[in-house]
Amino acid sequence: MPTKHDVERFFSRGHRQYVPHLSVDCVIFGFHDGDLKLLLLKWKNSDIWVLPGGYVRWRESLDAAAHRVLRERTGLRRLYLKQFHAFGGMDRREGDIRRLFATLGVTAPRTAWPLERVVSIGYYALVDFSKVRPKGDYLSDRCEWCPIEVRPRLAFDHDVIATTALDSLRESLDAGTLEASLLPARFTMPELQRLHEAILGRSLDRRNFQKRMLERRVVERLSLRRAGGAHRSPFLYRFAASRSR
Amino acid sequence: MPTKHDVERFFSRGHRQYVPHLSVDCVIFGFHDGDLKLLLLKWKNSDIWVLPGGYVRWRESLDAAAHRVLRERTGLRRLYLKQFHAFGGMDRREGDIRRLFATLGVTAPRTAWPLERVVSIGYYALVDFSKVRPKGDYLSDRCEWCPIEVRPRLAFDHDVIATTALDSLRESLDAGTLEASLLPARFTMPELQRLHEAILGRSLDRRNFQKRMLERRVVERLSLRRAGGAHRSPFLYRFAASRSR
DNA sequence: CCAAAAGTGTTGCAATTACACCCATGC
DNA sequence: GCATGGGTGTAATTGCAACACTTTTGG
Repeated sequence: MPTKHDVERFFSRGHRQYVPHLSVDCVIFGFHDGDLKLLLLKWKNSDIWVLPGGYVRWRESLDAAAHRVLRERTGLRRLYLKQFHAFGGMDRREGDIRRLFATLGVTAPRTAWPLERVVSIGYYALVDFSKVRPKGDYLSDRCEWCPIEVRPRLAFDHDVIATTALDSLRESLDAGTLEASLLPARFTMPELQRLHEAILGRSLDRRNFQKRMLERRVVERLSLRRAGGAHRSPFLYRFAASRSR
Repeated sequence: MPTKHDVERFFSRGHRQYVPHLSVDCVIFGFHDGDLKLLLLKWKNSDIWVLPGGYVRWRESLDAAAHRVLRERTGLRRLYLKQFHAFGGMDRREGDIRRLFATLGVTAPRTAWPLERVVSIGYYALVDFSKVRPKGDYLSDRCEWCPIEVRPRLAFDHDVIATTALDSLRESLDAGTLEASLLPARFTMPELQRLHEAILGRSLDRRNFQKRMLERRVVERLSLRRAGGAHRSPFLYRFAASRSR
């Protein structure tokens, strides 16, 4: 548990550990129950939700910082991670950041480094929902998956960041290897289809979808079926190691 | 002309004007003589070439900083500008930056702010070659267009930045309005085609290209022809105000 | 036996590709 | 008049979208 002293120390000493004026924010996508979800944090003693993020250490690349944030929040070391945009407006934080720290009982000194202008590098990550163990940081009391359609309003410009991330994800969807990170090793064709539909935000034709996935060797069918469902047992598939297109 | 004193002042006082650890680098594309070109700077007293770039002022968004850099180097106020990637490795500058300042006769103090870690936000710009009046900054003695295929080696990680910019440009080529920024108000169909070929790095079928451009209403034909060429006079075209696709 | 989900094949359209001929101009 | 580049049309192919029937399973 962070004490008031910890937070005050962060204000006074944090710039020795972190590059000031710079942060990474991570839009973490998961897929469960047919819905695309985001991993969000709720700040302590408030209803303020934010994207997981963090500062960049002095001897750490941007990518490494994003990986570290991801690891801290999800427990995962390897995942699909992509930088998609830098957010560098001037009025992105000033107002909110004081409120946030006020809820912790800390009045930020006027000259504190986190109150100054910050440019945030946006990353989005695709993770296997079932492998993630959400874990908040010391400023948050909740760390949860929220369906992307019905998520809480986010602080700062984090709604813009999340929306931009989804747009970026949509654009690079048909590249191929991408969805592998959002699903477990074995999955059914309808599951894969619903993932695509969740990302694209529209429904697809079942038959054409299956045909494309198989013709392009995106996935390989296993000789197993998933039993236990209410209807005909679907085949299981896995992503192909190498593909033609 | 900058004096040694100016540069020393920049080292000691620059952080009052600029956000430290942050810069913008601009990959400026122009099109002339059938070649895609980059606007590059050569540092004084050296053979070191770099991309035009600059620091970000305290009360200036990233986009505004990039626009300012573009205006300073090209004289243009309105142009196509797009942020495409943030470069945040740790070893991007340290070695080179000391050499660069050494050529100016300035030995950088160990603790100078420009020697610390810098994250650079990459922008690419598309400009009308004929309207640009290249103008170097006070650290450079040349500011020139270089064909993208035969350009000098660039310092820092600027070759990576330039290559990434071209990749990004290629991806968003067929969006449409983009090429308008690289050509004068009136142009011929072969000129437009060669621009596309220069961006894509491959040749296109003349007939199919013309068909697409006209069918999709990307361009409008004017009732003028360009005389003076050695062969049949080609029609002139302009970009259509609004297009179907 | 039937509702609901999963698997498969066919057909048509639209967009892209490939390709051949005519026209204008300067030398 | 001929070489060179500019303008136009047509056939073939490919990729995608629309669509109907059969199979399996639990209740």
